[in-house]
Amino acid sequence: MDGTILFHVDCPSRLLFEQIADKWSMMILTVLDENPTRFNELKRRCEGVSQKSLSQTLRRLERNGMVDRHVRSTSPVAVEYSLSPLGVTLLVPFRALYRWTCDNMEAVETARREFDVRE
Amino acid sequence: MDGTILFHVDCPSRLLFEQIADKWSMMILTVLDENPTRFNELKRRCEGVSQKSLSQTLRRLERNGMVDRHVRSTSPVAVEYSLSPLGVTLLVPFRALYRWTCDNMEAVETARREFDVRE
DNA sequence: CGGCATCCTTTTGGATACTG
DNA sequence: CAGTATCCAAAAGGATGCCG
Repeated sequence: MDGTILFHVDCPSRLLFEQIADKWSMMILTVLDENPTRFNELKRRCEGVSQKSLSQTLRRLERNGMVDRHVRSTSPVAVEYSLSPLGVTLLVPFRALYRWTCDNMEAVETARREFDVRE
Repeated sequence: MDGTILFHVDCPSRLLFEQIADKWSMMILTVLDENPTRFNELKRRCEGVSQKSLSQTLRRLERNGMVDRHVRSTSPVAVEYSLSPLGVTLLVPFRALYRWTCDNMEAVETARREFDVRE
């Protein structure tokens, strides 16, 4: 009678989703999709991100194989981040989600107003 | 020379993305896609969610127009949640993301192992 | 059954200072 | 420039008790 879906705590898709569905990952990957970008430039483009959050998120993205980190041994050092091949594939569903938010922004705002009136 | 993308703090897609990219929304919507589901049944299917987090997330999903809440005045009360038409459209990009996590789980785990060895 | 209110712990994140 | 380390404030989240 009822459905059968159960999201177990060890469900692999859950573990992975929790790695990518954060506030900054999609933004960072989208910026990197345009150009390989250096740390501080990335920080400027993702307005509001702190240095700490940015470096943490970049580290996680790198660890998960979505971003490549390239160090140029100039002086001072230049560190360039770029999309890995895996990161490129992730951008496909991300873009679909991004487009959904753009397409449905108004519908959501209308729903919010109606909800707030009901309360 | 550089790219031109800038994610402003007021960027509407950011504001909306932060509403849907949380730990539970995708799971809840996926369960509801199978059947309209009652609160405690939903809680059982999304293993690990607390009552507090579930009710908060459901409230937000309802406010954003993605979920409908229907109260049956039996005794005790039965509250049934279901996907709204808007929620149905959101599931499309969500499913693409879900599929990506399933398809690329192993690639990510390999990348992690390699990263951890490098450190 | 489906919550809300409260308390309390844990996590997150910002600010600052420091380093190669 | 590109971080790391530390400290502290803010927010999220679990546990519990209560209610219609």
